[in-house]
Amino acid sequence: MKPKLEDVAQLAGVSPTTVSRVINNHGAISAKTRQAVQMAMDQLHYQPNSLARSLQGKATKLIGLIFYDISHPFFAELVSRLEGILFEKGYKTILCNSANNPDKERAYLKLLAANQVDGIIAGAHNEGIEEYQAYDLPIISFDRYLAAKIPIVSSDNAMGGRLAAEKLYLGGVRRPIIISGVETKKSPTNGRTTGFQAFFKQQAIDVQQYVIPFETTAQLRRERLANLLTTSVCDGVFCTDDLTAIQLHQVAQAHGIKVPDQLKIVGYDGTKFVRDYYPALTTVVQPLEEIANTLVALLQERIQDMQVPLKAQYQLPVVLHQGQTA
Amino acid sequence: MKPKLEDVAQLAGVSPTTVSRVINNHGAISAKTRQAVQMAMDQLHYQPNSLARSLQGKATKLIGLIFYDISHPFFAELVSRLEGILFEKGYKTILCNSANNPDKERAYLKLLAANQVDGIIAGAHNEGIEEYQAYDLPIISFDRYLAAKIPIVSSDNAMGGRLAAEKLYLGGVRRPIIISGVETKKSPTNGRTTGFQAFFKQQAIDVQQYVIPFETTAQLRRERLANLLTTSVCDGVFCTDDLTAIQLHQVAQAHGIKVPDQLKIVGYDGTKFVRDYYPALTTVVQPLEEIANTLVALLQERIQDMQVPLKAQYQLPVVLHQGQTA
DNA sequence: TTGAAAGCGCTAACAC
DNA sequence: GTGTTAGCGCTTTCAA
Repeated sequence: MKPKLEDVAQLAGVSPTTVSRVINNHGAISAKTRQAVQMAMDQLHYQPNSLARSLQGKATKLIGLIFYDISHPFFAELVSRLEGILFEKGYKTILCNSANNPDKERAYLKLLAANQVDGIIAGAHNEGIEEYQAYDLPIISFDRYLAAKIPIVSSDNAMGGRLAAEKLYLGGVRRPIIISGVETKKSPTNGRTTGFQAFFKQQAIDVQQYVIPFETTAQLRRERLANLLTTSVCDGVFCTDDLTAIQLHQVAQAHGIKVPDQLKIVGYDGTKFVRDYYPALTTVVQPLEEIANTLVALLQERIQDMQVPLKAQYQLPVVLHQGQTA
Repeated sequence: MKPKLEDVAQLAGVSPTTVSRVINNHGAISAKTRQAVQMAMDQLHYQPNSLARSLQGKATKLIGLIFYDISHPFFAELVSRLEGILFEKGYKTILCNSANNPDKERAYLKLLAANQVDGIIAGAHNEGIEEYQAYDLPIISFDRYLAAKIPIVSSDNAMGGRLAAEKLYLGGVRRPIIISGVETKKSPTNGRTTGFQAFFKQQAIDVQQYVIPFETTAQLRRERLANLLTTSVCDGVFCTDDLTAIQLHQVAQAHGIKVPDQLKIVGYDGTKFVRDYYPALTTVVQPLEEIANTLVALLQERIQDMQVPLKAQYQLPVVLHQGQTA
């Protein structure tokens, strides 16, 4: 079996307390004893049991990450960055894909609480998970409204919408379309739409809105986009996520529509992946590094002091990546 | 503070043991008591503390996943699938990106052991992490050689290489190139190269091999590919991963090279993502679902019985996805 | 500077 | 059916 504190103590000829002291660097220990203990630990390949340690009320150094699905490149990059930052700070990451499954999300929330995680960062898509308030845990949200007292970090969605609108308008677009996911009442992402529409309203131009649910399969989405292109008169489209924008670009090309001459396209997200492998796409770039840093920083504040006052919203600036689609 | 077993017991007017019994459905309990306990639990929003439970030697239901980086679409999809399967089986997933950082990988291994994970699934790229043998933990590897007794699950790399070669040869390729990552001695992925070369050898055709390290940045890789295209005479390329293949395709197009007429390209991996968003790419598809299922199934066997005899290798069949690049 | 003893929240004999 | 008791591996008073 794995060696325990007592085994080390015995080998070093001291009490368990003393061993615990050198591990935690607690109190005063003679250099001699310290060394003896160190040797015993090395010899036994001793590994303190985090479980036992956390049972005394010590932090578990476990953080739960609840997002839609990391097979989506945006969340893959966000989660990857979060994992990196958390690791640096001594935290372990529990990965929770919530998909479109509220039950799974609830189950995970329960599991995380049962496992005494120190905190949670969540940005899932399911609506009406009341449990977020119930557990008295440090939680920070990304780009979603979860509950009254949970701070939201997001990119400046409204500014992003506006940037997209400006880009299209200055490129000559006068019959704009926006393709978004389903918009729910308190969702911060609605800003992308409102920002976009607000700009065109100033120019006295109407914006048509098409809704394609986020979780729509790629194939179905492709069909809907093809349908849209053949039935609508438009010269510019703002897709509120890059994957839709990429598909639209492909569908347009397949239909012999010249991009950006006949049709301009702007996306949203601008992950490193898309910029690397689909650089042609003009898109609004979310500052993922800053977002990840902010999420972790706020979470740490909350962990340190559950009562610390935090703003309800933290909006981080976006920029436009100039590709060849607009 | 959070309610504990004893609080529930008190409220229900029974002993802690009894509460524990109804939670674990252990032994015989009168319907009346069970109900009383249930009510008390509900009333207190009681959540058993997994830490305390696991301290008795119970499983933690924690699994560590160590891979290169989930911001790479292949690992994103694999990890996403693993997470899904593990969740179904009641496991929580600890995410560990090892990047190209052996120290991080070692640190994670240590952390996972300290946290008493039930098992580990690893497929990182770092060489010479001896620790994998040291910890006496259930471990299954994906597509990498980790240590003598750790089973490896992988796609049938040699067959994949062969399929790619056949495809190119039948398409008329007579001056083939293979672009792979750095090949280390015991790596299963070498099979892609050997399978590819073996086929062409039968046709008495030489294969040129180019090596581009897996972790090369997208930009640098692009430059190297451009360089390759301008300096080599070739009519067909097998890239041992899709991202390289996609870049090569883009670079070729930028150079006015007609694909597949003048140059044929076959990739490797065939994730859902690539098939959805870059369907033009002809590529060897790894059976990710089967791989994920196998990894978890084997791990469970090992967890149940550390001594269970497992094969050293499990190779899963690949298929060719027909795109327009070959 | 060190040790003995109590206890974190839970489960598992062993009684009754 | 139910309760008592003794730990799981560690940290932390409190004494010495």
